[in-house]
Amino acid sequence: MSETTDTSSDERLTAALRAGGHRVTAQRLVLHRVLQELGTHATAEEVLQAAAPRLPGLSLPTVYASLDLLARLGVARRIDGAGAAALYDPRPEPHHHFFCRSCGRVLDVDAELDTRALDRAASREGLAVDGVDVTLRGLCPDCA
Amino acid sequence: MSETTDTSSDERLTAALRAGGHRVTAQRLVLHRVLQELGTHATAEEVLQAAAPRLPGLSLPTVYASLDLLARLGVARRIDGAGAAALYDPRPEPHHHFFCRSCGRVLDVDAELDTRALDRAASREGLAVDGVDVTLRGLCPDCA
DNA sequence: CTTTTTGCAAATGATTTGCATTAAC
DNA sequence: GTTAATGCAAATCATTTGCAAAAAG
Repeated sequence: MSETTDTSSDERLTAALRAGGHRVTAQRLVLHRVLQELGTHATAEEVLQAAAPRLPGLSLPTVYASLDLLARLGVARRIDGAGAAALYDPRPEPHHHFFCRSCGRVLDVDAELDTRALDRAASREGLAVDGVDVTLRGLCPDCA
Repeated sequence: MSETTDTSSDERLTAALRAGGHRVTAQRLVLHRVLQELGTHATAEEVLQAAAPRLPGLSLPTVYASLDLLARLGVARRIDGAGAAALYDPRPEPHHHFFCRSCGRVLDVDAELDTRALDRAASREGLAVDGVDVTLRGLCPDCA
């Protein structure tokens, strides 16, 4: 069952890569898996550490390039603005993020957001919107 | 009338500074005015250029410290994630931002957003939210 | 007079780039 | 075979820090 899941995840990525004219490399496959297995937001550095045993010689530039590509393909997300380093998020489905002002932790917030007023305002201005990021800031339970 | 406006803006900042136990300095007053006069989002570097004639010897670290303080006081906002450099926004009232993926431009989007579902989800998790940033991404009219 | 703020120079640290090598196709 | 992807080292560049001098209260 977990094998089935992993396999189909690989297949989805492979298909997305091919569809975009990109090559299917071990780095891209493994980095994708590692990010999924970490299960939460991680920096490029953290993904590098976690993937290194499975990809000897792996370099940070490759991690950045690969994770950014995964984000462009829609199988991961990149989160900016939480501290100095960017975070990569294994969950591509729409959800929101809470940044704790005190400890820096980033938490997922699942909520349906009614963006109709936003969409209306955007199209009124002639903007072609292809993504909305919602970031909450404040104190997490541990810091409050 | 414009004098009245400028004066009251200075007074609001002065009051906010005093209330927070901060000192009222020429740099803080002028940088606030300059950002207001620019009227749109500007980088620290751009604010430095615009303020330099009025504050000889002004340095970039002071610009960062002052603008970040203005943001903390709620008389300006800091926008991260739009390109490499942070932007400072003279409008403190709630509004949203659109980042053009192609030209990098940042546009204001004014719309009422119903954040009740978001607030509910946040309080369910015990999160004390004190700010929500909404970022739209896509193509602006010129780039579409 | 005491403490914060400033300016300068230097450090920091994340991300990117150039280029030769390797691997996909 | 051709072309894109990788690894390495070095560059880039926004932002921060340490510290002595200046200014605010």
